[in-house]
Amino acid sequence: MNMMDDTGGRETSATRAAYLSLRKMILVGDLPPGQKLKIEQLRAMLKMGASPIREALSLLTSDMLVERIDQRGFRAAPASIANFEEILTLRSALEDMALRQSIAQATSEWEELLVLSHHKMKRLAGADTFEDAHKTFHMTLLRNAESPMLERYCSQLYDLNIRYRYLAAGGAGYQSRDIAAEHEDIFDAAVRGDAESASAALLSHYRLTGEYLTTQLGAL
Amino acid sequence: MNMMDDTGGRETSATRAAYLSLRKMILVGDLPPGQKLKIEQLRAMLKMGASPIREALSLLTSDMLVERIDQRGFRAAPASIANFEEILTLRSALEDMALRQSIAQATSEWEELLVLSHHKMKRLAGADTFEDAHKTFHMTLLRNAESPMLERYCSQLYDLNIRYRYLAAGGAGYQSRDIAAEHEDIFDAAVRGDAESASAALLSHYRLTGEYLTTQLGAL
DNA sequence: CCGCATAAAAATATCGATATTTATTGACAT
DNA sequence: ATGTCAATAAATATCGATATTTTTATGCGG
Repeated sequence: MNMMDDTGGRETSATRAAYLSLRKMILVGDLPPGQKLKIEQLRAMLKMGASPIREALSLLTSDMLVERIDQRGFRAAPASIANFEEILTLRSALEDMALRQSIAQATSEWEELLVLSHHKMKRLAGADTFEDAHKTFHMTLLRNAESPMLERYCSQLYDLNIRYRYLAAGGAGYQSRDIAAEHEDIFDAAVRGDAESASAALLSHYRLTGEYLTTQLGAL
Repeated sequence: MNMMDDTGGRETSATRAAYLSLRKMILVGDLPPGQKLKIEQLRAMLKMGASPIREALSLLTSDMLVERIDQRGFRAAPASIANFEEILTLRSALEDMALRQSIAQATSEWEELLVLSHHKMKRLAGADTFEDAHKTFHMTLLRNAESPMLERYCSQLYDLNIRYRYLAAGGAGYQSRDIAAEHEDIFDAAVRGDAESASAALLSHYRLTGEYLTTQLGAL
């Protein structure tokens, strides 16, 4: 009874399916910060046994999206302004490092990837797949650093950051500034090979987003 | 049949016990890089069911000590010179950041912790508990940055680094330079509040260790 | 002798059932 | 009321047994 091996929308293992679902739910706030994640409850929700769920939760620990307390189960990672600012600081430092390295080792291949990802992001403005394209663009900027661990950290921090975006946006997702122009600045400087400007533009991009979000985060 | 609640050498849950055992085994090289970690095999070795082992392995993923490939099990993280150098670079950057922040926010409380941890480390030179004291000293240097995530990253990188130390030391653990003096330099500058010197001493400490290890790592 | 399909073996992933532990409730004495 | 203790309920952690998948071994034309 082969399940028609769908290479497209596959859910190979139950663990992976649970991992992806839970991750998304935590990122977008369906599972709010600090919430207890009871196995039974999730078991019912995801229609699978306890094992894959426990395993998925354990894996989500890596991403700092889930906390595990021995003998006391799992909970969605807590959120706070201090934590948000920590993420912002670390992200700025690490992405700065990665971006400079990327540019220092620039190749035409990489430039092409960059052009492509930037184009796709622009084209998807407004679409619900924009978020993915946006992350891809940012990660492409860093990918050329050829530093897998650094890349992983940055990816992690990116996700943690957009989590706060969802938390802040009680609905109002619009911002007054021109995000597209900011991306353009980073992009232009990067393909131009101007590390200094690219880094400055990137950091300013993050600082602005950070300030905006901080004001929105009255709660917590 | 209460197991006399040993607050000292407790092994609360099987998962935790497995986590600690496996972690240690990977760090010291009992489970060499790239080695397939078969559940049955570990199950026999640790005398417990498969569930806690799987969970421990999933948790070790966070520490980048274990890799998980969907449907294909777990393996000890691979090792390479490139990876070692990446660790060194990241570690230098992150610890530099943390140390400067620590010093910038210095309190007498922190200084006392520093004095204490430094003293303990010196006293334990040669003992088998030295490694722990050494890590405590280094982490105490950074703890005052009050940045949990940064601390976590540094701790991770520290562990990954000493793993390479074990890998390099086919037995010859001795080095010609005066490690104690290097620690003294870092320590002195830190309590003096001299961030510039402290950072320089720390980075030099890592650079030297790095160079030493790189030469030793002919294999891989 | 070399692929290539296929059968057999091994290992992973997952389930359902329990044992253990933690959290909750309610009675009782202070 | 309040704090303690036992009894109960709930949840976690763990086991042993299968189903699934991957890997290894086997045999058979080309």
